[in-house]
Amino acid sequence: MKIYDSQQKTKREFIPQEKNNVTLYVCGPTVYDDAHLGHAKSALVFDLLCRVLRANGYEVTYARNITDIDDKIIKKAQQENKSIKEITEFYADAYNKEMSKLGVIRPDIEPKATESLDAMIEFIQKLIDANHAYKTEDGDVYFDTSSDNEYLSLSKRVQEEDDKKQRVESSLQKRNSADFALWKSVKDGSVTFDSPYGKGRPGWHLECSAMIEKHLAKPEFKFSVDIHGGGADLLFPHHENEAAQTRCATDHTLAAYWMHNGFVNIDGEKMSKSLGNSFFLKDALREYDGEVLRFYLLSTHYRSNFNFSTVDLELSKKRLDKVYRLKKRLFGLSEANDASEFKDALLEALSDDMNISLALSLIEEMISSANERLDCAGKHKELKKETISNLAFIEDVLGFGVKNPYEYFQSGVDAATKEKLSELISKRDVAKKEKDFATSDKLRDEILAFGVNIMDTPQGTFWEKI
RNA sequence: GGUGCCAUCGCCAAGUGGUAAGGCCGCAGCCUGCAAAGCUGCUAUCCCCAGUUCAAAUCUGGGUGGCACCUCCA
Repeated sequence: MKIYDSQQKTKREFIPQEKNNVTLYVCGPTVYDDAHLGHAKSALVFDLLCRVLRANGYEVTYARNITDIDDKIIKKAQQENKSIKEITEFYADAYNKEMSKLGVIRPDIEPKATESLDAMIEFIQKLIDANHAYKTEDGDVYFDTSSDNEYLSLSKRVQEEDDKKQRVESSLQKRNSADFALWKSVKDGSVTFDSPYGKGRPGWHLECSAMIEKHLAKPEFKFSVDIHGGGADLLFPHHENEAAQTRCATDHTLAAYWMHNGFVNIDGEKMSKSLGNSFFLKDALREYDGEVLRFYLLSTHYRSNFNFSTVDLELSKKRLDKVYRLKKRLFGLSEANDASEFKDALLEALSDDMNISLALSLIEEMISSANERLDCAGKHKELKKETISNLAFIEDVLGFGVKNPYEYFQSGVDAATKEKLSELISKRDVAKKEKDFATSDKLRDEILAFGVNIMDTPQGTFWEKI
């Protein structure tokens, strides 16, 4: 397996520290609002990574945190006159429900900041003891970036002197402009936690380092985790700061491989509330099947920026439909689990830094070839077995085609409509048998008026929602 | 301003030194009572210029255009 490491800026062979076990940590959401397409993209990318690693025979321990301490959460709670807990639980639950509609497998560990305060305070103390952090008169604790000679080695950023001066002047208590808060003193009595440094709240960067050390790191290894992932925007400062903290507080280097997913843009622009073009996942899920969104968001390489458009989303639906039509064609037949050239090729493509485009082209070639051979007369027992097995592999590794094909094509249609459609189709069948094509065409128009397509097959007439 | 990424058919998008995957759309055909679905065939020399090489979309240099990050952010 090959992975592009965003620290070394190169694609390299993935070798976990422990022969068959892989630890993966991904920065999850801050739960103060509904998840947007960007959150979905990130969750999907690392879900795919996890599946591909597992398909390669690795045991993966996958952790994704939930940030439930944050100024934005407090603000939201005040706005809605609710408790912090109500807000964080509501949005964490919504996040998980929506991700599950996208076929995202739950991580093995989902640590929360509120449950990791002890670990964070312990972490701060280690940094203070090692002279990598300092307290200020205000009661804040900052990480001293000048004490870490490897600071900025992850993002390869160059610090500007002018900028440095300016910042220092504006914040007299910070020793260096780049120093970031490990503990923020809060005196307004809003939401605070106790610490040896007084009441306050932990800094955002701290939680990931502390939780990784607590849940995933093993003393015998050099790196705390094999792979650390997150959105491209997190590279700096979030991941840079995490890496610095861990380097200075523990015997570990934070991650052996860093992976960053590209951004979701809308109409070529970054999604943001101020631009008014945020696209919430819950809105997209009202219009489209979760699996279509999964296919769409995964259909371009994870490192590329992704430009959302409904035209392309429709295209993804068509592509996924093809998987389901083949599945429908073979529906009810029992599944085998044999090796095939197709499976090997698919896994190889995905194992090359998740080359999804190549993987999808292999799938589409497999579908065409299977359909072509099934079109020819014959029993095709072996072919059917192999094709079903191939489809099952696609379900496992990519999470495409996991539903019952009939339900997939008919989702969002109520029972009464279904009954009506089946009635019309029966009538049309009778008309067709009697070669009364005027009536059968009229009935077809009535059927199409429900927003569905119909297709006549040797097994009978089926309809699909458009 | 600093740092980095990108530019391949009408659209989406692989390939990164050996002569352009795949999908959508379009056209022609098979199948069909007609459709739909499915299948077959057709459709690009890779932003521009110069260079390296037996060989470049792929490497180097220079343009042009687009994007991202620079301490809120997936």
